[in-house]
Amino acid sequence: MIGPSSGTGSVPERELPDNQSRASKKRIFEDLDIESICEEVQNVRKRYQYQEEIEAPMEVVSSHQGMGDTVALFSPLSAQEAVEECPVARLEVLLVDGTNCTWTTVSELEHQQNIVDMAASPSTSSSSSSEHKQEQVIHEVQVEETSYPINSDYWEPVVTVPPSNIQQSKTDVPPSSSHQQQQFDDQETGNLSWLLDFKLDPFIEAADEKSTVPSYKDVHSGNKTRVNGRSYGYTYVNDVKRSYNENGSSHLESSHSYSSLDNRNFVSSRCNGPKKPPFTYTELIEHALREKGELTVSAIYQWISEHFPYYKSNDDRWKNSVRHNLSINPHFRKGSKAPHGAGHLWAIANRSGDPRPRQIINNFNANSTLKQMNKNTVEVENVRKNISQMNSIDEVEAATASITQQSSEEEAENIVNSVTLEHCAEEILSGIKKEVEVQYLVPMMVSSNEHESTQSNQQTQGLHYPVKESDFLNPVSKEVVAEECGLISEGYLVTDLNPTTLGLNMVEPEIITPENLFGEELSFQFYELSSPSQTQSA
DNA sequence: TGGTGTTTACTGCTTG
DNA sequence: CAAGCAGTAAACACCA
Repeated sequence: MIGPSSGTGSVPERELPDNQSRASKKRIFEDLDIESICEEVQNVRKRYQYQEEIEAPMEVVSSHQGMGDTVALFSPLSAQEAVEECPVARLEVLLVDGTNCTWTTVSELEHQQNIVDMAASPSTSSSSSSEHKQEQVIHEVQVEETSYPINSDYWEPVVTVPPSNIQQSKTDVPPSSSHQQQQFDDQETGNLSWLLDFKLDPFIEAADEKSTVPSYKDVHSGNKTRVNGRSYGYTYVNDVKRSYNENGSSHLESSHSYSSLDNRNFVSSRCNGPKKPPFTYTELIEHALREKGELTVSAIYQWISEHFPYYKSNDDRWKNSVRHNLSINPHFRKGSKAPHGAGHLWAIANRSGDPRPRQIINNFNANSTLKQMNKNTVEVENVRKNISQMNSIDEVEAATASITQQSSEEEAENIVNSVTLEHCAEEILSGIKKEVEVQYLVPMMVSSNEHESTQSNQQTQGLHYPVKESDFLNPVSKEVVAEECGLISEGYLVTDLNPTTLGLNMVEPEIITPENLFGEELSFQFYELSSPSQTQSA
């Protein structure tokens, strides 16, 4: 089928922003050899129709369903959703007429093609036909076709052979005159099925070669290609090799690799040895854990090396990367100690039960999380702004204060959505590289006097309820905090704050001035702890 | 001592 | 061009 399998790091069209997509198309258009494309379109069309005549079409390994299943392996989307997200047979055509470019459909292209054919015919040549400009066609390839049977026991790339390639590789016998007649009849009858198997890859590759000069690193990096920042083995070649599909059966296939999962072109090559799978370590680990539940690190090693021969068990480099991913990715949770041997059991962290902060959220989770947070977008933005404005404060404290403020406001209105707020908080705190825990504390109602004393302060911070920040910023009692901080000693509290605002029961302070005790910049006051009854009587 | 787990730093790539 | 991501390397600590 059709797909840009240049193997040079193409990005799925559907993931590109529109302007970038257009820019990419423009670049391809500028670099392509239009004449070669038009010639190849005709040749492929003829070959395909000839092949249809003499032999059954090759089996197409990838189907909508198969592709959806593959995508669904690592995607929260259902297979059907994945298919809907990844239309397999959608084809758009860019008609270029001079400086004008127009996107059109296949049927429209057929119509244009008929016009060109008629103009080229001697019987229909006229002064008006000379006005017909040769239209140059660029196919925008949005069809990916590759099976990645990661759910099989053994993984290797599975790719398909477009009929055009089969024709090229199997026979060079030109179509007979009857076949030629048939194919032109098909042209007139509008059979454009050949177009679905037209490959643009050679042109794109040629264009890339024209437009890009390999750098020193490219030359000396063993022809490694990187897609989305990942290294996917060696360069794209046109080998025919044997590999295995999901059923374990083997089939001949071309190494023309089209991407399916995230459009990751990986490579089959002439080079000996297995190819690096187009999956990140996070995905590999996740799949292992989803399949097996809980695994030790060594079991994860084993699973990966069993399913992906690229990863040799005796190679410690990728194992280090696996451990690194397990450690830094909150998507994975370290469980209890392994019953046998060293290490712990690792598992996929549940969203609700994950005890660790999410410093990194993978794309899928991030997307779903953002969808869940859609209702609270404004609130999240407010909290983010608050945090950004508190650069002078500790990150955790600022985040906690903002979240507490936010949750307190909603608590006052009994509309707290703890789930979404928790998610919001986790989203915010995910950028803080500290172990933090989000707690929601019900603000304490204070007396009217205390309310008045703190009201002005609260209003300046946008609070509209009688709450003291100190009441809910720390769930531990104030006395305990003061004692643990060494501020309380033998019934006395040394502080530069008014203990009343801290909610502590104190009698009249003895003011320690710089003259009688400390340095010039210190002004501590000496409070004596008292019982609540003493405070009330005072 | 080797396996495991954490952390940091760096590189290369993509993306906005 | 900066930020973010993925991969890699390395250092270090802990533990059986």
